[in-house]
Amino acid sequence: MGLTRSEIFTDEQNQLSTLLKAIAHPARIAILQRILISNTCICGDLVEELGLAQATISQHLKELKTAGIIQGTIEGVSVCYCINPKTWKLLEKRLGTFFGSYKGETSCC
Amino acid sequence: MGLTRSEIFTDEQNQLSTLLKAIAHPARIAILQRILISNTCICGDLVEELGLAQATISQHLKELKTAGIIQGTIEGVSVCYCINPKTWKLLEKRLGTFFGSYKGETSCC
DNA sequence: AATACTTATCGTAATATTGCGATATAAAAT
DNA sequence: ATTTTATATCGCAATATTACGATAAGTATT
Repeated sequence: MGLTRSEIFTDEQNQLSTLLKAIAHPARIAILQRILISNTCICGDLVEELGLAQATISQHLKELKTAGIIQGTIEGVSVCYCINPKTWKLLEKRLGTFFGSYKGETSCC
Repeated sequence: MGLTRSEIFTDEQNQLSTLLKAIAHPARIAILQRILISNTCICGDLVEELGLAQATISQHLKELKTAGIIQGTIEGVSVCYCINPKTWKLLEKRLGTFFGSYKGETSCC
């Protein structure tokens, strides 16, 4: 026990939940919002602006990167992060389908 | 440590992450998809269809309910669950804004 | 009232997440 | 080559999540 039983769900359900889990943390939402504003973002800026330890920020960035939501390029001594367009659009589309399939409040309990 | 530092984030960031966390599990995605299809859903059906123990399904339903994503009404001996329209639309809108604020792949790293 | 049926809650074990100090790694500047 | 600067990784403690058996609680039927 204590382990999500992924094998009983579809690949789509597992994928969607993995992507959502990567975003479902206030620090990671803040990081993404910061990237979305300036299109690009250097790790050090986040450490200053968010008020979390450098190790913590680095860990959150890694999670977003592992999930494929952002990508990082080494730029001299620092690392430049930005949105991974492919995953971003995929997730946007999946969520659109998911939320859009709600038929409204008819015959609800 | 080991505790999310909510106090350093905005209410919006905390709220969004809470809602996303509620959805970010394959079982809960499956539950929501099932509700979305038939507009309504009885707990017992989920137990049969998903292949998780009754206690586990009940716990997932509680999490979705606590987050305000679904609502349940007692219907005789069983409980009828459906989408909470208000939260659903709020989350849909917030996610739309979030994902829509991506400006595209220009000058990415 | 006793039984059947459905859902919720409790308790618990296994695993995952969060945060951070310390330290490693790697490139740039001196 | 040494020092500075920026990021990643390790190790750990605190907390959270996941799953489920057992059992409680509540309604319906007999």
